[in-house]
Amino acid sequence: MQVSLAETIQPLAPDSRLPRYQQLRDRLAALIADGTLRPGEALPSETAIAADHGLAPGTVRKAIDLLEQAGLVERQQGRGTFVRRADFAHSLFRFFRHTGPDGAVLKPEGRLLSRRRQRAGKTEAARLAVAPGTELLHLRRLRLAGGRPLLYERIWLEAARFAPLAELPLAEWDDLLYPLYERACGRLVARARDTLGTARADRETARMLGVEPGEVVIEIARVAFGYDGRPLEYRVSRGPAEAFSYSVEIR
Amino acid sequence: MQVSLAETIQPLAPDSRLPRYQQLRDRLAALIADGTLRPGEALPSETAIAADHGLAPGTVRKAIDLLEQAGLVERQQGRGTFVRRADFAHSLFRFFRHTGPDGAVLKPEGRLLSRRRQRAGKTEAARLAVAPGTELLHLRRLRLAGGRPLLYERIWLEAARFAPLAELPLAEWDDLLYPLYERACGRLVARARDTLGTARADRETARMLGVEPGEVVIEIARVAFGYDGRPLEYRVSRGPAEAFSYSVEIR
DNA sequence: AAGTGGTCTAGACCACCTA
DNA sequence: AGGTGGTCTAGACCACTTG
Repeated sequence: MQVSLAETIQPLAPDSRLPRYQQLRDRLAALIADGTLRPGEALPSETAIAADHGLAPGTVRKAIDLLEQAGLVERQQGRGTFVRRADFAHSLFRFFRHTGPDGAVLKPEGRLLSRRRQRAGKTEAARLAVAPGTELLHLRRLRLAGGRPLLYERIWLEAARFAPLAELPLAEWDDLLYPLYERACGRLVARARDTLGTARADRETARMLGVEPGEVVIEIARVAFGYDGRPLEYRVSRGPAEAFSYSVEIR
Repeated sequence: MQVSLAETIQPLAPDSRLPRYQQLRDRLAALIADGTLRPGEALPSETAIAADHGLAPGTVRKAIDLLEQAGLVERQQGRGTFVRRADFAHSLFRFFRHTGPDGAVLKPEGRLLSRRRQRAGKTEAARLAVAPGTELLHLRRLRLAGGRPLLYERIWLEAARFAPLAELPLAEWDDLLYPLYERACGRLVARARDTLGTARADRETARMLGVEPGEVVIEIARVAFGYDGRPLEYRVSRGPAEAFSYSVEIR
């Protein structure tokens, strides 16, 4: 009795010390994280959620406000609230100038250079939060804009979670990897953290990017995370210094 | 009659088509912009604002939510809501590693190298939104962390708005400029936009930063804006490429 | 026409800070 | 003790999208 009553009155309770709108936010975020609510899918209406949980509409509204601010959902007036699909299409290119002389945005391309299995070293293991020695899939890739090489990328994935990629025919590789991760492996990227720095071009990087060996290049180390918050991909991208350009707003 | 009635019922009305909470936000933002409410000062309480404007407390609350999200005010439970003072103390250093071998944050220093009057060229005029030829104050400055040069800066200010700086004894120049702008000239910086890129070190830059001439350095072009949205300062800072490090969260 | 999110009201009570 | 912001309720009406 006690249990069902508690569920009727307050079916949230991951941490009852928190305000109810935060409990509801966490509950909805968990549904998104575990795939119960998939990207593009609609949440129940605010009134429906309110009725289900015995909350006032205003409380539900505030919970969804937070999800929207966190970038997990998107409201559309008159239609509903939808789980947001992260769009990383040009996320690395945004660090570099990639417009032609006429100002038009150049079409980005992605070419897979190599694919092989590899055991995780210390760095990759730390970034992917796996044990050193774990079997990984290692990709090398060149990204171009308007035919000019803009990024030389090395990518590490946990082999067990991306098994289909090891066999995928080269013809089926796309210009963009994240849609491929979803299509072939059901792995969704929710967010990523990019760390910018510089490096000296080794012989291979220099050849790929068309710069002098030893020259300074921009290096972007990225860890991409799934909706469950676990690292999915570790990627190190390098691009020519003179194409680098990035703006930040400071408050 | 019509006018006073309208003022009683709806004393906001910068644009009556907008929701009331947005009108109220704009009204409060204007009070901050024109200095009626100074940084550190408290806003009237939410209930007082509601009573003054004939609004429900919830509507006032939403307006202040927006101001808080925009970074203009800061709420403190039990105390009140205060106009936020932007803190740029380490804002440029955050693009560079500046911790010692033990991980301790190194004390930043600022040294004024030169100060002179100059007429605005095309670039400075565009960035500061003044006419070319306008008289400017030009500063050159070196910033150090733990005694190592980290940034060589060139700064342009509209002379008419920063007159006291032209005469200020060198002994009174601080490590940080923005507090000085406020103290000496009453000019407050509200936000800034930094654009990162690279450049080749000319002889002077190379000597200042201790790198080879022709070497790639990181260049940060900043325009700082006042609370009224007008540009206050244009600044170009250069730092050694190998100390560059910056993280961004992507969604 | 029906359903959705968007705006707005008018309260109640709580948690926190200051004095 | 009194005032502040923080949470929550229970509605009303509007604007927009879709069938």
